[in-house]
Amino acid sequence: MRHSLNSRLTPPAAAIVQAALGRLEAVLTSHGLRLTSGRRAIADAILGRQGHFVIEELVEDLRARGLHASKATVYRALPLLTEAGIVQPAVVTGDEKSYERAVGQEHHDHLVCKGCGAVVEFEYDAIEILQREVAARHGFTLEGHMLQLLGRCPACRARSALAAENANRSQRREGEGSPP
Amino acid sequence: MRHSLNSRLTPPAAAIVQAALGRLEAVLTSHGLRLTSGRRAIADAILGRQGHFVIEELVEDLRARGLHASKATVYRALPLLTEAGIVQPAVVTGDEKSYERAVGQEHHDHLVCKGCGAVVEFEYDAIEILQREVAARHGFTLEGHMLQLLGRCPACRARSALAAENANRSQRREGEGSPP
DNA sequence: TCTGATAATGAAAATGGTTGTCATGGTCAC
DNA sequence: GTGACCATGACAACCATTTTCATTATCAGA
Repeated sequence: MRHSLNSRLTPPAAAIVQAALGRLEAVLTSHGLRLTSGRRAIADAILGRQGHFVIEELVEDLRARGLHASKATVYRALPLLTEAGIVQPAVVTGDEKSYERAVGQEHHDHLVCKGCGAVVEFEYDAIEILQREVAARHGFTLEGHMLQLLGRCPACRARSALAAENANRSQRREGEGSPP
Repeated sequence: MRHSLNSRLTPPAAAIVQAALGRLEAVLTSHGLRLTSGRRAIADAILGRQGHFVIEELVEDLRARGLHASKATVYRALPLLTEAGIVQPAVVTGDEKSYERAVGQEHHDHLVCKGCGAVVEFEYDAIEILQREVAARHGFTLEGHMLQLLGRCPACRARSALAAENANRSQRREGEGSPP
């Protein structure tokens, strides 16, 4: 099990970006579509992004780069970019759907804290292997997966333990004079 | 790895239903809320359901039973019922979010075909164990997870293989007169 | 039982992410 | 150059979900 925090902090190397754009072009061609400057800009913006982002942020990012790409265009490009392995959904549980760059970093899944919403990335080959096994047993070819673990982070656990303790103490104070 | 198809076809036993309602009452009490007839009806409808369903279907179901529960009430009850372990999200990838009864059946995850949308349930203890291990290593307590495998089912694979073959054949026919 | 406080509900309106429409502009093949 | 067709932005439409608000139900205590 390795953490993939480092890879998230480095933009992908030029060769990786090139390969990604090549895949995008292939996807577009296979759909009878073209690699336009708009789509190229969206791909660049995603490849230059660090961490998770929502669509709104991506559009702002494009605007900040002086590029135009309406929200509609971004939404239209998304499935194509996903197919090309440039972007992928990150966190889908909860109310905000976020995406992340899919190249230049190890594959990973997410551990989400129900208390504070903190997201930790993890990678665990053994789980991946078992997933392939499950798919194979059902005659499926595995093309992807979505795994999110929901729990409580150490900080939130400590916080609620403290709250419980305080509650106990004030209860004891209330019940003063009538000890067991 | 066991399939849980059988359990999906049987309504939960009375004792299990009772326990579920008890948990619901506990959840409600802890939130300072009450177990009303409306909430009870929604819980009953879910407990009587087989397989996956969308909210719309649940509301129709209630209406068919002669019970009233507006969509708003159902949506308001959903998080409480989830906390009580009566209902849980089933399939979240794709465009339709579906739910399923959470009691009276083995825990399971879903394998979804990208081609035809077919959903197969599977259960695999080893994956569950590894998930707990991952959470523990990060100091999290695991409270749930969402695992969906995306792939292509045997039927869809066969279909696209056939399509590819046909495409090849007509291409050969086009190129007639210039064999290798 | 009455009464006040608070929760529950339905209907309708609001919200907000996503998708569709349409007119315009760009690009490619011939 | 011209016709066919893809791409785009602006804006409308959609639709699941949430919120609002007025009304009703329920509980606790007097």
